[in-house]
Amino acid sequence: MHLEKQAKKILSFPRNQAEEVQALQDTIYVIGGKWKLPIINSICNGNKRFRDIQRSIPGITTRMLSRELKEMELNKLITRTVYADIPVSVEYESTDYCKTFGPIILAMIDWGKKHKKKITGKG
Amino acid sequence: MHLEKQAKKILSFPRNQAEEVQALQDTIYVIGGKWKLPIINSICNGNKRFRDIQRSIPGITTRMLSRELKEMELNKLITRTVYADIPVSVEYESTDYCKTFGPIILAMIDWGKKHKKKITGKG
DNA sequence: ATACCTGGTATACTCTGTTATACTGGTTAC
DNA sequence: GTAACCAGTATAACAGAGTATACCAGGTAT
Repeated sequence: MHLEKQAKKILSFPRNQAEEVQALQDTIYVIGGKWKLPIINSICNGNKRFRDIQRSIPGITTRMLSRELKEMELNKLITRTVYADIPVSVEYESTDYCKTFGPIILAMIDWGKKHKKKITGKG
Repeated sequence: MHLEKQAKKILSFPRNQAEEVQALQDTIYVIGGKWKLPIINSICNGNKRFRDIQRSIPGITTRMLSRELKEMELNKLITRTVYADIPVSVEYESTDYCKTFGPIILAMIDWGKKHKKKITGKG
């Protein structure tokens, strides 16, 4: 019983499983929270202006949007460009790095739609 | 200028974009937080026992695991079965519904691995 | 008898993500 | 002149996600 248990204990958690958990948690760390993915999605869909992005994400406050945009700029997910027009205009754009989240976002949108079908209509 | 602006305001946010944001936020609502996806991943990878799941997710406390498992059982993501062995044993298993998160988890693991390569080695 | 295993619960605390509300400073429209 | 738009900042407060630590009741191995 003892050796069996020890063997099981070691085998029950093979190396690549630990690696996968780590990778998963890294990703959650970067795009976690209520707003990051919606913001990425909005910008990738062509919204560039602060108020346009805000309007495209129901419920977000200027404070949260401002904070998240700053953090995402620091993390090189987006670029912020100020144009010296009159009045001054500001444009946010997604970087190539940001676009690597595409598959995740699509998978989540897909899940959300199916989930809704399941709940509301007959999926 | 005025009509143009109004038109832009309406057109800048087509129906399906709002739908996508909603779907995205629904998904985030269900699997959001630090631990749900790692737990789902662990159980889907064959871990059934409380302590095995806990060991497979570095850093999680018994309190958080207990809470999340309860919530996930309520939401029909997992089943909890008590076996009247001596001593009593408990097994958690993922439902088919839970397995629909597969594509999201895989996409996130994939992103996490590539992200690590980018940071550590030359990707 | 001592130490460790199982599957958790209890208590207390921190932290920060999130909300609410108001405000700034400049521009444009009516 | 007043109301609305832009791109935000300031301040305060809250709720709950997450942490830390200890503990319980049973069983098992030496």
